[in-house]
Amino acid sequence: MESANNTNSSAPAAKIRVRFAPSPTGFLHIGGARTALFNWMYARAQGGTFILRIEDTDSERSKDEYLDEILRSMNWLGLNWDEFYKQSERFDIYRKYAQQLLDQGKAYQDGQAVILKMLPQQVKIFDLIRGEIQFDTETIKDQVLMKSNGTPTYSFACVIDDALMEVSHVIRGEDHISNTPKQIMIYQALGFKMPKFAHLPLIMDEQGGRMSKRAGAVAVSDYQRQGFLPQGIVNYLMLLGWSPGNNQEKVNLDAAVKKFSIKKVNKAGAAFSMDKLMWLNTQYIKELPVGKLIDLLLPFLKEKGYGDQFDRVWLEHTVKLYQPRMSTLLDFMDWADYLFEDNVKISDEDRVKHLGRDKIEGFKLLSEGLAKLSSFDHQSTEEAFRAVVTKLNIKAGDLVHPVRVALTGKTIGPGLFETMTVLGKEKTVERLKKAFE
RNA sequence: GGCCCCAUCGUCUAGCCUGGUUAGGACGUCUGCUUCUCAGGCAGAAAACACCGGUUCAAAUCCGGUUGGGGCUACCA
Repeated sequence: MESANNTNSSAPAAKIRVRFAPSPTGFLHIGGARTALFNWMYARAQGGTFILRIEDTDSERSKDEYLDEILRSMNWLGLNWDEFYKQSERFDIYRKYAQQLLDQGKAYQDGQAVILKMLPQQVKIFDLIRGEIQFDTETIKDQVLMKSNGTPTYSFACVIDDALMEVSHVIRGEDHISNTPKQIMIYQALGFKMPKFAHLPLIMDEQGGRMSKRAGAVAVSDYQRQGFLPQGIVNYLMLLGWSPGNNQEKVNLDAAVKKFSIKKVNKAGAAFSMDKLMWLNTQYIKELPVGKLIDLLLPFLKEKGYGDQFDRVWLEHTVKLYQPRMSTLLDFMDWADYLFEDNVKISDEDRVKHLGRDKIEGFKLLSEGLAKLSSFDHQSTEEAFRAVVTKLNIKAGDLVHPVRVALTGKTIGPGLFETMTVLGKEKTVERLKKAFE
């Protein structure tokens, strides 16, 4: 807690201000989310300010729907911001500084465009993660500051905003390293104080290549739709390029903030692993109170057309049955569909493999035995089942698997008697009777 | 092509700064146990310092090069 301030500490630390600056020309993707996360963790760890700045200078490509999606994803992940800006509302500021550079002769005009003269020099940037990086501006051409259409370029708006918003640390992806010397030239021309830089390693696809649009889900909202929990995503993302130490893998945001250090961030790019994400998500699903898990499942059930009116006690039983085996919320939808559908869908393959004519007698006896039960629970169904097996002198497994297929349309699932219990007597008996029709 | 960044198990990483470790953990893979299937749980196993050279008594660790990967090279951000 904040109450532990050491009053003996010397000069107050400089105010930490960081920003995440997405462009609303697409959904928030996994790489952007990681950048946002590291900025957020740094701000929270340092008691600083986290700014969300929308870089929508390209009116052609920027869309409100993308902006909404980005905001939704940020909120879903729990990355709350302290200040919010849109560059499209600040065009007059950029124009003013462009005019200033023109007046000072540091920039020149080409048509309506304003272009910065590159002064030949060695530019050194000190990166918090990578150390010193040197560039020779000789190899960089003059930079367009204002485009012919009167809008600022990325670097120009970025530098002005970072300076005016008093951003202390620019934490962004490694793809911006090469932009940094150009931006430093702009800082110099404007006479602005430079922030500190930290360039995060990029996230690669599963093969170690460039993260591409079609290489599966890249949008945070896609993962949400696929039934991942924000805790799982956030935990996985923080592990790409950083380690909390102590051989810990499962770390929540609060714990991560306590340990986070920008200097401990890795330099090498990290390949995305769906398997590990799945595993982490499984861990978070497993520890969810069942009531909370149901709340998360409800929207999925509704969307699937199963409605939203369920017997809460029954649903709790059912969800508990699947919770230990779920990796995503969608798993439940796939595995428990037979409980919500009127008819079981049995593949021809399973029918041939499990529902041979030799099973008819067993099914008949079982459905009769079950129909007679006054209470229909794990114990009573199992007793009825054992009676049939004993009478026919067959192995339990010979009847268990066919019955599971007949009741659920699946060869895998929770224990058969638990399955019968949540399915209920009526449907169980009915499905057994109809199995061979 | 030019400039820049990077390099530990298949993958994410600890270790590297401040040379001396049986190079640790996790995911995944494989094996066994649990069991009506699957999942889970439990117990194990295989699996890495890219390469070459230098410094040093000693190199994953420091230096150089090679190779490989990635980024930038737009009046996109």
